[in-house]
Amino acid sequence: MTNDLSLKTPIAETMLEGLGRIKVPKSSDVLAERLKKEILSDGYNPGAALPTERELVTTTGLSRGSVREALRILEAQGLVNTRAGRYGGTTVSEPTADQLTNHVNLFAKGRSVSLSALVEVRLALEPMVAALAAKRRTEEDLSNLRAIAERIDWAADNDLAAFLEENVRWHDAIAAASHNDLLRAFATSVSGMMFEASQIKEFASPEVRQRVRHAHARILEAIEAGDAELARSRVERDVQAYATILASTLAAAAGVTLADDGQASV
Amino acid sequence: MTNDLSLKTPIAETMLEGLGRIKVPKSSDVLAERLKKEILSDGYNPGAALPTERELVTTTGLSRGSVREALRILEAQGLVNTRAGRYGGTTVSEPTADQLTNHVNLFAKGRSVSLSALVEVRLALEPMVAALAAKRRTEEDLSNLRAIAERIDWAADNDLAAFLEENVRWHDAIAAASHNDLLRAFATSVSGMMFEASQIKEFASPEVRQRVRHAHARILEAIEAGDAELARSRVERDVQAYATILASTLAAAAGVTLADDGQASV
DNA sequence: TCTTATTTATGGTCCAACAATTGACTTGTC
DNA sequence: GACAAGTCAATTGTTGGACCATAAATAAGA
Repeated sequence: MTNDLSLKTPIAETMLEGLGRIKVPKSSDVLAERLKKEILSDGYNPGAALPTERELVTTTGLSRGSVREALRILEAQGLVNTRAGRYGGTTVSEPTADQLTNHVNLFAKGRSVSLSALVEVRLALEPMVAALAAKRRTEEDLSNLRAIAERIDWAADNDLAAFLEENVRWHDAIAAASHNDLLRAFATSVSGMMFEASQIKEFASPEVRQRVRHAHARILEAIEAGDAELARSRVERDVQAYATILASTLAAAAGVTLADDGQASV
Repeated sequence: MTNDLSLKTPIAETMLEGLGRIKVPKSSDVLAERLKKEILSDGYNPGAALPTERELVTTTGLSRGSVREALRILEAQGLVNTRAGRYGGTTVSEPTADQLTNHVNLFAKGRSVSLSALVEVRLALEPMVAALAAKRRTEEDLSNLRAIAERIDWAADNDLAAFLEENVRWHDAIAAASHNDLLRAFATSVSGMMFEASQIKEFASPEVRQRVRHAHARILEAIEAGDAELARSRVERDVQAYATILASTLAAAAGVTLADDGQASV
């Protein structure tokens, strides 16, 4: 740039054409990525055994530490399990709904997703969940729901903690009855976060508990009847009502608003 | 169980009262869990520095290998980043939408979620996305959408790959205009998977491309007008139509059905 | 036949050393 | 004084080797 006789500068600038920052990946990342592709593309059915750590060491030329770090990454992604002992090893596994829920929670906490945003997502998911549940519920689904409803009825007047816990189960049972795994995982994640937020506050007043029981009864009725549209509209109204009550409770408790620009977050 | 004179058996049975299988956790898992709680609970803002690996070695008493495995787990969960070199180290980070999408994809692939199930989730999410986008879109959102629509118009007759790619961008741009991070992440994940499935088949016929452009124009119109209900209903119809076309295309191509008990999966 | 001990391949953990990276610091040059 | 190049130091990245813990199959014993 200062010296026309310098040979290095012009050549360097030529080579830098369209060359962004070069990212040198870690060996463990490379191995994890390769194994992940292998697992997903080929016929690696769940339960299939991966090579042992020491085999991977010899085939990849990496150290055992790097191999193990790669396996920890895959394990955190829910792609493999490991068992110690003879005839143990690393086996392919399917990511569970719990693991997905966990990641959704991390995302929401990290982004400080507002309660109003959570309500919006719930409002998108749960009516559809209920409609599908009405269409597809089996007898087993129904008896599950009835059993939970009974426990909620009992707990509403006796055991607040149990009441809240069974409430989560209720929503998951409906989601299960939709027989759509992905929808269920989404819905359960979101309603789980909402109830977690509700639990902190002195929220479940006797009137609210009564209202919840009534809403559940009407929703179960629609699902039993197999009336998808009725189930959808009733759940929609229930979620709306829940959001309104939660909003006013929070506003009363802390001066926090749940309006469109509200700050309350999980 | 056979010998009443044996002293060991009765004692052992007493001690086994309600004792399930004991699970010995790995040290790296324990450390990862502890650090995760620390990060989430306390005021560990993104960018904050965690202790160095060697500091963790001295404070925890674990080996460096175990500490590093714990950090790989947190890294895979999107909770931290690591940088080598002096003044490098481990810093807290927020999980990105891409990482969440990745986990959603893994879950869906692992469970072999059917295309019809994907359509159901999309049918739940996208109308709500559009309604919120109509209410909240900024001028920037609108100009983004208009630019993408133009590129789609051009690519529809010239570059099929670009057409499909811009299509994904279009859906993400609407999701971005909803200004709900979680809803956006969900919607983008699902529509991404759907388009991935569409891409394999010879799907985007000229008529379909024309139809897509028309639908986009009407949806953009509703969003520009700020009419939430109109945007919702138009998107709902679009998704329905898309699902129908995709179903018949798949059926024609491979005898695969997208009916309620369809087997087609991502 | 049933229980018990042994075997052994596997993951789990630790230690010690060196390589690679990278931002701050220092020096040199004009 | 400004800019370039070189040096330094703390941190992650990677390796090799050793030993421990686990657990299923097998063999030995009662």
